[in-house]
Amino acid sequence: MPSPRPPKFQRRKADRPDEIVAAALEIFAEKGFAAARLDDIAARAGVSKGALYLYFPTKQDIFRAVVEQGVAPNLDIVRAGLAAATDDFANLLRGLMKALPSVIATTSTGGIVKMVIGESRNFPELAQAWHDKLVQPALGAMTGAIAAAQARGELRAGDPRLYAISLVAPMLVGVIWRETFTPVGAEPIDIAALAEQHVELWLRGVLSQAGAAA
Amino acid sequence: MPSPRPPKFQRRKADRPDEIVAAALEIFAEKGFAAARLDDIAARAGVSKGALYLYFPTKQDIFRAVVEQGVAPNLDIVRAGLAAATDDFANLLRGLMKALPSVIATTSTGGIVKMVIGESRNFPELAQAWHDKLVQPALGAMTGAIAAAQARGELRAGDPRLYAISLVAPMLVGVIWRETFTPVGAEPIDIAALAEQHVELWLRGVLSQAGAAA
DNA sequence: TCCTAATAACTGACTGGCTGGTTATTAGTG
DNA sequence: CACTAATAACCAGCCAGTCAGTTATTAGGA
Repeated sequence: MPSPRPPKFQRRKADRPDEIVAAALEIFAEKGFAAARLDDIAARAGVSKGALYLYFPTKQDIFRAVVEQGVAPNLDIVRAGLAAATDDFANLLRGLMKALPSVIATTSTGGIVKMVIGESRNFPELAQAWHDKLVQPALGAMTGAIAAAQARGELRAGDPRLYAISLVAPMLVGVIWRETFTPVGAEPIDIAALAEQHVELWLRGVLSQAGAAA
Repeated sequence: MPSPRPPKFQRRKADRPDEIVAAALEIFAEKGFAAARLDDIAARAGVSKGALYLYFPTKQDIFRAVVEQGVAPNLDIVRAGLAAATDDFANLLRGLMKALPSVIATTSTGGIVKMVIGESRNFPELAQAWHDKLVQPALGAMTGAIAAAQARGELRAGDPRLYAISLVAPMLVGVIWRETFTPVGAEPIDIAALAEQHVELWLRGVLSQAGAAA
């Protein structure tokens, strides 16, 4: 009785690119661009190395695709946050910061952030894409919202862009910490707790007397 | 007329290691570990590739030396800061934060930070060394100082470690920004201004009423 | 429904170039 | 002259990228 030999591979043209990009994201996030081998990516994607070249002309193009795919969902989150920007500022912020940690936990933001930072010299275009498409719009929107709240008298005077940086920096550091130091035995940072405590700290530091009373 | 041909090389055994490490720091900071070629390092150090191996047995050892040389001065700064920790907390902090930006500007902290983050998976020992020798002591000292100030009633309640992170994160982000986004045309962050504004924000957010009155 | 031919997704062995590391040789120094 | 820092040519291994061949899949004919 001839046992029905399972097929050596299956043709799934439509699914391959996404699978490859997903695999590449993991490998790149682990090793960085240069140290990542195409054989590793292919293996994790359950495909041969040759197959990669059916979908992407070069290693750099895979990298590009990974970063772009990493930008998109974050961009949506930013847009969604902006759409709700009519609320009063303090509560808007509390809501935003409450949502953020779960987003960070579920997506692979951390690995991508590490990649963008680590490979920025070798791929300036990617750092630029990230800045232009994601960082600058997000930071700009936050800066604008802060400036508006200052104009309304809710927040005290000061450079709104620097206030925005003061606000988001700890979350970014939390992500980097998780990727860099926690794996080598450092005490983890509870990003949710950090977010909550930091927002209150920030509000106390930036609200004007009028705003604080509200 | 015999033109006085300059010597092909000079023997300067004592100076070479430092020159090599300095060159390696620049190259590693630019390209990351894997993408950095030994020929580049040798060329920048004004030396042949073979000469590298007179002083360091392997590429990783050069990397190690670079990181260690990068740790030492920062560690001294932290220690010096701690020695003065008898002052009252708010002013201690203001002084510390005033000193920090120039330190960041003069040393090549930025490149090293980028390196440690980018290569942490491939060289966990280095991330660990940085954490154990520099980050953890610094953060721990800061946490301790905050906890002490809380005990004295100067600062309000809250997780002192998270407060410490809230305090230093923006400076770290400033450094990363300078290394990652400024080179691709992003608007620079004025780290000194950020430090000053952020410390005041932080103090308003963390000082207790009693502390604020002082 | 079964068989066959045509198509194209996929494989995996191969290669060319690059780079970490070695070593025979040269040349500065005392 | 003896010694050794430093060189530069060299080697070995690794990996991105290639391609000739293999196999799943589909279309069409009987």
